[in-house]
Amino acid sequence: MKIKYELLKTDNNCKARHGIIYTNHGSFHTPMFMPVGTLANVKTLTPEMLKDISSAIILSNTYHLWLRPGEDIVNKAGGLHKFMNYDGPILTDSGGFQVFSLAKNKKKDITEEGVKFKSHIDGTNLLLTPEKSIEIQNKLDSDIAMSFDECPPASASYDYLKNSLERTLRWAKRGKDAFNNDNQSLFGIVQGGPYEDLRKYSATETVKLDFDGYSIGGVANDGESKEDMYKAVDYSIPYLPTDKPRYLMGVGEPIDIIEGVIRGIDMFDCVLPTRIARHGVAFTKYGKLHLRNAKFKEDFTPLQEECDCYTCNHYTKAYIRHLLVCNESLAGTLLSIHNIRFLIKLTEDLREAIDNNKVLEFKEEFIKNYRN
RNA sequence: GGGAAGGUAGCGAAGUGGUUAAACGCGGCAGACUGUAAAUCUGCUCCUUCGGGUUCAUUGGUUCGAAUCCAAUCCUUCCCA
Repeated sequence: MKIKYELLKTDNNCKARHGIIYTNHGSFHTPMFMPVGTLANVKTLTPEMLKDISSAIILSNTYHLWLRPGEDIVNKAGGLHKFMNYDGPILTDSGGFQVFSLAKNKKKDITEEGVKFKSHIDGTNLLLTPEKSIEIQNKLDSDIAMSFDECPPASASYDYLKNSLERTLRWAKRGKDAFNNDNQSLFGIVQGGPYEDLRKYSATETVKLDFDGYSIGGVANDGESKEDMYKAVDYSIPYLPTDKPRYLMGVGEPIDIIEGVIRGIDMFDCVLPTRIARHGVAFTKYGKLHLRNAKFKEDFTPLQEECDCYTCNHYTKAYIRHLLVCNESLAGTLLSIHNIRFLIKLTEDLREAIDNNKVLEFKEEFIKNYRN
């Protein structure tokens, strides 16, 4: 079956909404943060660890699984869930984001047919098309597949964005026509940079194609300002149906999740919590902590006093710093547990705030505490 | 007792007459990271009142100029007795 979105409550003072998404692998409340598991694993964590921190749905990646191990192997294994021993919902990204960063000559390599690029593993010349991306995702058998879109850089001009978004629309249609998996849902992606007319057009036309959910793409790219990111959301949301989930791709920072929720976003994904974890950084309500810093040498307190995660319940900053300094991979695991829990708890708190019409107050309170 | 090699910044290690305060690695310090080509990448790491000052075991010498050449001394490692 396709996923289903049920709206439970909207905040009276903004567009924030609390809902539930039902999938073949269980349901979860939204807004929700989704950890990223590009290569069919959330780096350094087991599925059990994810369940333990109430992680409800994870991402994986079409491009990476296409190259290794190959979608047919995943399919033979019984699909992505069985292959990676994860029985919760999985969303696969289309590979567009990867492929565009690998395409050397944007003008020449991005054609109507698809995107030409070289494999980052062995340099093989490859072509990824909307049909191919969907075919791979159908075989991976994730719960939610993403349309193959172009994710232009923040620096792209209005004219470039306009042409690019038109092509993304054509690709969305082609992908939808090629789609062939009754147990999987497909999301369309709205592009258009920070421009109101482009976002409106992209959203309206994408919705006409009738997807199971809609995402807002092209944000949080190379140095895009937060204002532009919020504009992209503001200009897209009004044209999206209220009975389908909305997903802000690639976000991210705690404050951006809050701003996204206020604007009506239901789903977020980001590599940040797991990446900065491996790099020794922890989210806290007071800001980010660089655990390698010498000042934590003798700090025998948890990352954050009130945190309910496994890491905070059992380990100190001094110990995690020690692991980091010694390059022990457990540091990445412990910090990933904490950071993902931090963002998921953030969405839990936001849902409670929505139920009480207090999302805007929640944001003010959060900003007051959060530094850097 | 005889012979050989060697002593370079916190450590390891290049350099063997001048553009060398001295490569590089480690360690240390700080930073970046937003649909993961990222357990990665970047910067700093003798002292400084930012003008400069003091360095390559120690002392003395050669030279316009030495970590680099010479002498003595003190250490270290290895080989033979």
